[in-house]
Amino acid sequence: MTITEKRHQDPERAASRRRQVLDAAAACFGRSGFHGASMAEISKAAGMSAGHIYNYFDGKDAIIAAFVEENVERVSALLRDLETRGDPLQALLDDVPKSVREHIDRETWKLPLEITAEASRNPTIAAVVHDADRRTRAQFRPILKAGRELHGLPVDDATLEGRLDAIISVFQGLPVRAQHNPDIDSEALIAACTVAMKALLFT
Amino acid sequence: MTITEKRHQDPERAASRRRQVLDAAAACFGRSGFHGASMAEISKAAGMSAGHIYNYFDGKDAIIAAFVEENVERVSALLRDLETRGDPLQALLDDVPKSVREHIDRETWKLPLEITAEASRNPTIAAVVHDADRRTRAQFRPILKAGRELHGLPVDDATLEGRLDAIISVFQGLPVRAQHNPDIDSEALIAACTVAMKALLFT
Amino acid sequence: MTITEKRHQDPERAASRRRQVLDAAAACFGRSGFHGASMAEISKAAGMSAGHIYNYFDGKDAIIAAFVEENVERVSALLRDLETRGDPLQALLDDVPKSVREHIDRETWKLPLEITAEASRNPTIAAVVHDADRRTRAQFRPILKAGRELHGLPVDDATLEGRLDAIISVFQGLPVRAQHNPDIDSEALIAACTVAMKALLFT
Amino acid sequence: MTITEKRHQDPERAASRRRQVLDAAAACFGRSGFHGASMAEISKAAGMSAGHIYNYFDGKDAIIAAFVEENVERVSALLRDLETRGDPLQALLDDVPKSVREHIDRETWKLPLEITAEASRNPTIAAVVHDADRRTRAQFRPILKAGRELHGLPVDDATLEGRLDAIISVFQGLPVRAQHNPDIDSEALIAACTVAMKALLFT
DNA sequence: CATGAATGAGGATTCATTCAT
DNA sequence: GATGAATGAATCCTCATTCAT
Repeated sequence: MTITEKRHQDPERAASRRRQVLDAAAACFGRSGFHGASMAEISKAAGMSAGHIYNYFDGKDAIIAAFVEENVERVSALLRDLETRGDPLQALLDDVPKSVREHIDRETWKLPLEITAEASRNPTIAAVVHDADRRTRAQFRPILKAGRELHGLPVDDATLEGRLDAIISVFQGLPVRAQHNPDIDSEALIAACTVAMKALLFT
Repeated sequence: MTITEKRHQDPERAASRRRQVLDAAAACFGRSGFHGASMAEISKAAGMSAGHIYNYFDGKDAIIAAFVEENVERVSALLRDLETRGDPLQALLDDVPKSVREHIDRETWKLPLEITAEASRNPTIAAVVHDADRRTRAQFRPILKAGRELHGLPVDDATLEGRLDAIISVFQGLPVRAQHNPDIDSEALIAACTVAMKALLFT
Repeated sequence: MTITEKRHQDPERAASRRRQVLDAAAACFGRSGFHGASMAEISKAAGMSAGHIYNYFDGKDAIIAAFVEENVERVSALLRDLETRGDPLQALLDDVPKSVREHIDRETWKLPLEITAEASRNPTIAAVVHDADRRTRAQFRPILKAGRELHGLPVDDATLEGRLDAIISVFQGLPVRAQHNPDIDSEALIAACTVAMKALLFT
Repeated sequence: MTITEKRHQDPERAASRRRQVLDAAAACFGRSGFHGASMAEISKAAGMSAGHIYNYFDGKDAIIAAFVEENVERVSALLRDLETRGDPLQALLDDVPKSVREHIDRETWKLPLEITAEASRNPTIAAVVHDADRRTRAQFRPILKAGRELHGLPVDDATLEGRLDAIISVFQGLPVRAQHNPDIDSEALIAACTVAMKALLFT
């Protein structure tokens, strides 16, 4: 499941080139979708010939796979941060406003949606996504457990798994919501999400 | 925003033909996605020549759009049913197990995902989706309001809008969740979703 | 191993279209080789769009496979003719001048060479070629056997197989020879081939 | 017709580098064919950067041409050996089993086939091949003539040329034969080839 | 001498769409 | 109405070749 990167003489330069491609691809995918964005479009945005991209990525699939991987890192960092903040349940709840705002931000939700849709038909991407999700839950689970123990709440497996999936689901639903309702009232939504999260975390 | 249908001599037959195409498209889209399904594939599934489909639909986009429209009708029917069941909040809560199971069913979540992803890049589809969502909320809002009044809960606009979006979001998040975590524990998830919904509905 | 042709409404027209493509491809392959000839080039020569060729052939490989198949038919017809001519060994020997001339004709040897070279790297073509060769030998073997019995010559399996392969080899070598020696003296070559064939057939 | 080699400071080293490339190319061409083998593949096999190859060869065609040239040298050596063995006709006949086995060996016949096919479309290669063939025949002719005189056989020009081409043709046909019939019975084929060669040499 | 990053033209193939029948 | 033959633009990807270092 690990994405093996091609060997390059100057790994620094290679990493920077990969970043160039990923940034360009993020913009193009966000604008036109995974299938809508052509390699030519991406290569132009990356300031690099189309052929050269294949020196850094095995193909289009590998680019989106790299995105998924980056996303795991990002979420992982968030979770690590959570661990350092005393009461993780309260920390999560405190973050709800910020998290909701991020998830319904126009520039943020396009890519996760693309990834999800692509995963539903491309087995390679599906595998990457499944693995990423598994790792994220593995990291999140002990945090949630510790938090609930701190508050004397039940921590049996079924409850933990259910809350885990439900909490993630609330956030994963937001981009979809934002896509469907462009006039969303973010403050009202934040209030509602806070209600739901409080219930999921503290009961 | 209305989809204008082409004039046909025998409107009855035409409607039946359109239905044939939509049913075939549903199957193909679910299997291969909007972009993965070719018109040739759809036409074969519909038992009709590829060219002939263009007598009923302006193009592939129009099929997708008609498709979204049908989805609105389906949800609308569900909401109408809700109105007939006394306490709508309790009815909604009672339906959580069934609803969750449906939303994480392999055969169910593919299409909503496709629609959402397509809307994020195709403005025509986006418009259809926005309109559909607006109408669904318009239908849902008075039901939720009546339910909350029945229980003596606040029904100010902001609260209503927030709960509306959050409730829908919970359900829209489920297909994404199912896509990311193929080993989901549905019973545990149902329990958690019940907790969240109870909070969103009754507080 | 059979080449299944795609179903078409009007089989007559389809056959004629296939012929168009094959004729065009023969010209292009002969001129530029299998890899040198682009589908665009072939389609232009065939007076047909590139995409449309795919309605008649699965791809470039299928076109060359069709060539091989045609060649089998041609050789098969020659062998059937041989059977009708009393003494098949003498008939074969009488045909040597004509056969040699054909095999070293500029327009004739290019395609067999391409087919052979392609078979040496493309397993699909190799399979087609192997099968074609097997069938040709199966048709040739009893003719050679009957001829030799007629002359009271040994017809044990080993002898038959050896002669079979050697006779074919003499003819298959000619195009290669013609390619390497453009100034070949055809009359002198015919005399020499007659000597070799007489030995292979009548001893 | 001569392949002009680039000037290098250290001609010794340069020659060794050229050899490296040619050996690597032999392996790659045999495995994948002239068109199937990429410069990247060859450069890796040669333990040298792709770009650097261009310091020793003008391009891919030049490698192929150098390759053909080497083949001439090899055959030339065989012929020189023939001259040292008393009765060259008998020597040739004695060598038939060994020669046949070599020509139908899987690892041997691929390259000649590639060369021939390439010559049929690439005029540069064709010229090299023609020249090589001319020189080989020039070397072979006096040997054959001397042998036939030794046995009191006719040595007029036409007979000599015909036998020359026919003898070579028998051997050039073998790789083609081996490609078409993978189940060839080598012993039986040797017997048959011996029959043909005896006739071509001694009558 | 030697590298390998970079180019960009060119290839096969797919597919929404049109249109003569 | 209904067909499916035909189009041709667009896509991803490969690879010989160049050139700055």
